Amino acid sequence: MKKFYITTAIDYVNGKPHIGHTLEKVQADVAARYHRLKGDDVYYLTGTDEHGAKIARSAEKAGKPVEKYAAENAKAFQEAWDNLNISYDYFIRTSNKTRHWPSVRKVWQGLAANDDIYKKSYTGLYCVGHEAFVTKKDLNKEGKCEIHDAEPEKVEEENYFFKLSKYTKKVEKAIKSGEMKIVPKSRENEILKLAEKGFEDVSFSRPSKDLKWGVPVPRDKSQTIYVWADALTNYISALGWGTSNDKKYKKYWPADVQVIGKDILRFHAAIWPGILLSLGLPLPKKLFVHGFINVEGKKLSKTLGNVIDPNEIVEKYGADALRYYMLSEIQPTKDGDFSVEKFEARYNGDLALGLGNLLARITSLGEKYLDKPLESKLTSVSQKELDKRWKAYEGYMEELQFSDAIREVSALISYADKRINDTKLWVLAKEDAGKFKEEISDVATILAYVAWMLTPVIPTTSEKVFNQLGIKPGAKKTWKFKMEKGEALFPRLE
RNA sequence: CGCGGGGUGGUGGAGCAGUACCACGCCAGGCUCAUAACCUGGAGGUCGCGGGUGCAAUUCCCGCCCCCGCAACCA
Repeated sequence: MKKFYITTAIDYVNGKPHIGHTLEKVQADVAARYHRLKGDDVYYLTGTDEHGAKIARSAEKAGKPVEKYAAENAKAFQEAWDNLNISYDYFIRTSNKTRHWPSVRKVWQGLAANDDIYKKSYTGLYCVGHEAFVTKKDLNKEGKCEIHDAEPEKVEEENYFFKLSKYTKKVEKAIKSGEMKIVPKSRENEILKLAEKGFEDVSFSRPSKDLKWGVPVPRDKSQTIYVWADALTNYISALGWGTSNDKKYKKYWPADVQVIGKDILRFHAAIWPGILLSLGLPLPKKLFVHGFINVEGKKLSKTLGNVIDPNEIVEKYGADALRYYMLSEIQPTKDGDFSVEKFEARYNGDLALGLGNLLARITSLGEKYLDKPLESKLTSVSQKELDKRWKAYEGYMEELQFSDAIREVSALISYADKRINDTKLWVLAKEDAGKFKEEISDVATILAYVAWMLTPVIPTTSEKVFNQLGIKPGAKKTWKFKMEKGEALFPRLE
């Protein structure tokens, strides 16, 4: 059995999940479900990134102990994914002292043992209002902090650094050789360009006085491990790397696909492989980089107030509808747009009137005119059409090109609709029982395959389709249809 | 002169040298099994702007304009 390990980025719990977070989880979920259907041994990891001064500050503002604050938000993420039917196998939390922390310490020790950690003073711009370092981005034209309208002070402090520069060439080679693929190509170029200039060493710790909420540096309590060695380690800590129980690590690592957003590409394509190389561990096989979701053409922003809660969408339209939108409307590696108008257009066009209506057409005829179970059988033209679409679909799924894969399925739905029109199935039902059975079996079989192909995308709906056709899920050569027209899969929205 | 990505009919996308394609929307016709659904046909684009190379450019090259992203935590 082939193993398939897929991860998403872990979400920072400094807020609640929004519509943008869902894209990545849904993408990874479809890949995971697709591979499970293929019979692969799949492990799908997601979780939350919970440490950092920002969280500590937010918790303080909320008047809650930081552990509690982080736990509450982590729960909100986990619940959102449960509502969306995300089939993760484990939900890792970086605050988990038994599952996560031991691996983080082990990573640190490994890097240190390899002489890749050194102490250096770091000079940064410190904003008193923020009580934290700020970047150029946070400053306005006069060099003042945008929020506090105060000039930041230059502050020097001692940090541990990781010798990432040492690994530039190796990472570059791994990318060029295809050992670690970066999809899409444009993102790969971005990193290769960066590698040409050489990666810079990165700060790997903060003084504990500034960063209390995190994993302490081994043998130096005055420093706390900074986000990189902490958060990135989740991908192997969840598998038990560095502990006595590392069976999962041995089985699943390296990751087959790591799904990330374009904003964290550099961390995953430079720092992460740097860490792994230093530890002598294999690199992930593929980094899949998705874009961002805009709402009504605008960036998500709290001040604009266009942040959408995925739970609301799920509650109103169902998890499958949102999953379907994210996968069909959004080009997987590009920025996409979410709007209620577009969402409802997709819903009506593809789900209600495409898939739903086809099912209704077939089952209503089947229920009325078939007196006993009907063997599935494809006409040779339909078999040819199916083979063609199936092959294209598989190719796209393997490459995580979800919207293209779904387009192939839509084509099959159109094909079946056309077939019903061309053969005048409703006339055959009354005038030619033999021919009718042949033709309804043909289109029902196509629909069964459609449902099968859509199982990773809209699992609940596919199950309903199978139920109404009166068959068990699976890509078999033959089924016995016992059709029963049920409720509309997706009631048309007005 | 920082670096990278992008600008294709109303909308979202594909194409990347040889009469510009797909989906949705819109208009007309057909059909009536179906969630007023389904099928067919049609209208609609000087492919951001200017220049260059080619027999031929949306597709290659140069310049410009506009959007978006980018190394200390923003998915």
